[in-house]
Amino acid sequence: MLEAKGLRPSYQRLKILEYLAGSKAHPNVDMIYEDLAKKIPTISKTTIYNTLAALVEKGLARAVTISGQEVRYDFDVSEHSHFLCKKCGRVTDVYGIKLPNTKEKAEGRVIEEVHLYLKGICRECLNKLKGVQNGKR
Amino acid sequence: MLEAKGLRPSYQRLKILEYLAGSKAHPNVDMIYEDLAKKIPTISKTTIYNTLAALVEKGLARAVTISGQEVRYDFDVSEHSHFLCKKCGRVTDVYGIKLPNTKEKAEGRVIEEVHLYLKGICRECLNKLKGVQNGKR
DNA sequence: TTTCGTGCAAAGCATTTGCAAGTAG
DNA sequence: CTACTTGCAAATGCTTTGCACGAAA
Repeated sequence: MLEAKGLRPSYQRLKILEYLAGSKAHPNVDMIYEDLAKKIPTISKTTIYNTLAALVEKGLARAVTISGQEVRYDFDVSEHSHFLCKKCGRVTDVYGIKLPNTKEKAEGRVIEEVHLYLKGICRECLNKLKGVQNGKR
Repeated sequence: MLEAKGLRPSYQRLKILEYLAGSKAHPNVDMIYEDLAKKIPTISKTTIYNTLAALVEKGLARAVTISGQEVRYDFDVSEHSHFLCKKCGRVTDVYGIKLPNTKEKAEGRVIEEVHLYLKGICRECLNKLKGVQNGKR
């Protein structure tokens, strides 16, 4: 995959790509760093930043800026939406929502990316809230 | 407006709300600070952060996290989309795109916000690029 | 040998926090 | 009097930059 995009398949890049491909948590740089550092103690955040930027530029990953505080990364570049839980901060995929046609309203702009971001409370956090309420009674 | 939401209409808050209402640039905190500081030399960024957070919480403004680097603010809380030009960084409104129905896919989540973010190159930047190309010939 | 990739350290910004002084109800 | 608001200064956290060393083509 990397070679097809003109990127040298270095050990670090392979591990970062592999990590991203195996995660559904939409990790940020720090999560990737913390986990990979266990196996590769010499890895640096700079390399992770460099690699992720290259992956996004080459279309091998997507940057998800839903939280506004940090960039999260997604290996799945197919059409789908993202949900951010305001309570626990988790970002999850939402499949099956048809993105609207934006070309009609482009008005001379070139639209390269379309992101549908949903924010609210996830099911797990809702269940916890219910539990707390019941406990109070 | 402020009083209706339980916020004291202080001079700073009024000016910030007024500024936001009169701007279509989707300003970030720094833009608001730089402009307001000309008239109100004592205003602080802390107050702007505080006020914007209160406005968003009370539904008098929207936070636009399209760039992933900074939060931009929009006085228009009606349903519309946003476009970020990757070239010049400007954020513009896009009206008329019908947001997809997300309730069907909520799967137990409570969805409180729906944001459609478009990224690409704006018309102005495209025109500049054309100009450069023609100049080369 | 020239370009590319890595990683340390420092710098850069946006944002948050602690806190003291001022203001309004 | 009491709660809210302001704003300075410091701290935090994510990301970028400068740079030197090492590795690959």
